Amino acid sequence: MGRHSCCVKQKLRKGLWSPEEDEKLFNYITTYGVGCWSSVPKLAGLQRCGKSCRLRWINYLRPDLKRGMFSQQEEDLIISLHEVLGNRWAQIAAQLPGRTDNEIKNFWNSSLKKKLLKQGIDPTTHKPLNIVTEPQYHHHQSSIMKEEEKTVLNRDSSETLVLPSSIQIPFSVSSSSQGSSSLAAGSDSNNNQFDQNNNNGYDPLALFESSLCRMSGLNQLSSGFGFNMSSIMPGLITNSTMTELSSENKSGWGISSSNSLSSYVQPGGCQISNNNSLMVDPLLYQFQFNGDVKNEEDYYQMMKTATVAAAAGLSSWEEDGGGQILNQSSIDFTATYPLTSLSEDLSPANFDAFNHM
DNA sequence: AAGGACAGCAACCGCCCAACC
DNA sequence: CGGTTGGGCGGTTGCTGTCCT
Repeated sequence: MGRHSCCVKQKLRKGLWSPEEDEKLFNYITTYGVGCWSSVPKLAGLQRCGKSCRLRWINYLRPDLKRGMFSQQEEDLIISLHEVLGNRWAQIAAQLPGRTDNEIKNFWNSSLKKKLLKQGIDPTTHKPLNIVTEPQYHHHQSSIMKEEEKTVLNRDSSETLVLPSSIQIPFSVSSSSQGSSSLAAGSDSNNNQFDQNNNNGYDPLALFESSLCRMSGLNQLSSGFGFNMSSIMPGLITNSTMTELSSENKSGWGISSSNSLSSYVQPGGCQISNNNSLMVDPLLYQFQFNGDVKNEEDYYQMMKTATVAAAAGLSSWEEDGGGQILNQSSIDFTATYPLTSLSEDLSPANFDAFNHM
């Protein structure tokens, strides 16, 4: 196992950085920008390896870093994201502006983990700690399901998918997600405006993408919190190319698409664009499924409904309650959300609470 | 006051992966 | 196509300050 060449050079300094070293690195990077880290020590006059410089810059010297305690909202978001992403600290950090992966990792290990344990929650699984030998029952709307009753669905693609026997969708968002990813103009049931030019909006796609990721049990996330439909329904989605047009155009928490959105392509090949060519988002097609999700079959049916509709390339439809997506670059959510059948967490009341954060 | 235990955090280590040659 | 290199990431270490006995 070869070590990095920069680490074997004995004369390089290690350990804590002195103020003088910080100054040298800061001055160099602010003057010349971030480039080849391996050449930074020599050019900046530092007896450090490039990796050490990079780390120092990213975790400490970067001017856009937020310092100080984590807010309650940040804390909630970290817990929420950890539940979805696990120990993918870099991905978690990407959703918290001004925070580094190292900082979040340390915060998790030193504080949040213990906090959850204290609350009787397993910090790894985010499920209650009480281990019992009897079957676990989870209340889910009107249905009660046995944890043990896991269903294996065989699909025509000959792939097997094991779904969780209950669908629980804990959800929390931070205020930083508001507006930052508003994909379209429109208003919600409370006439709260969200549009492409101001910061009052929120991105319903991000919300459902995240929720669906949780529901899938696969923790399958693609960049910008896109939901990789193809991983759930590979037999039905043929074009599973995720196109990232630019970092500015991705939809998702903390990634702005507000000003320059020209096209948005979902995993699965369906896209929303400004040129009216195709306006299908498979994630939104879940609205078409009005049944109660009581078990895996319902869940599977819902996903199938969403996917088939998306694959059909429909250009518009009406969601339950009157909201609709038209063949233009706006999404109008005037309807109440029919997804209460999925989880209390997605009830209209919680949507309102979310919107007023 | 001394020193042991503990918590918080900065930094390092080792591995992985992509780009390059 | 295999080796090398650099960047990125998660796990871990070890230093430092604080608390407790």
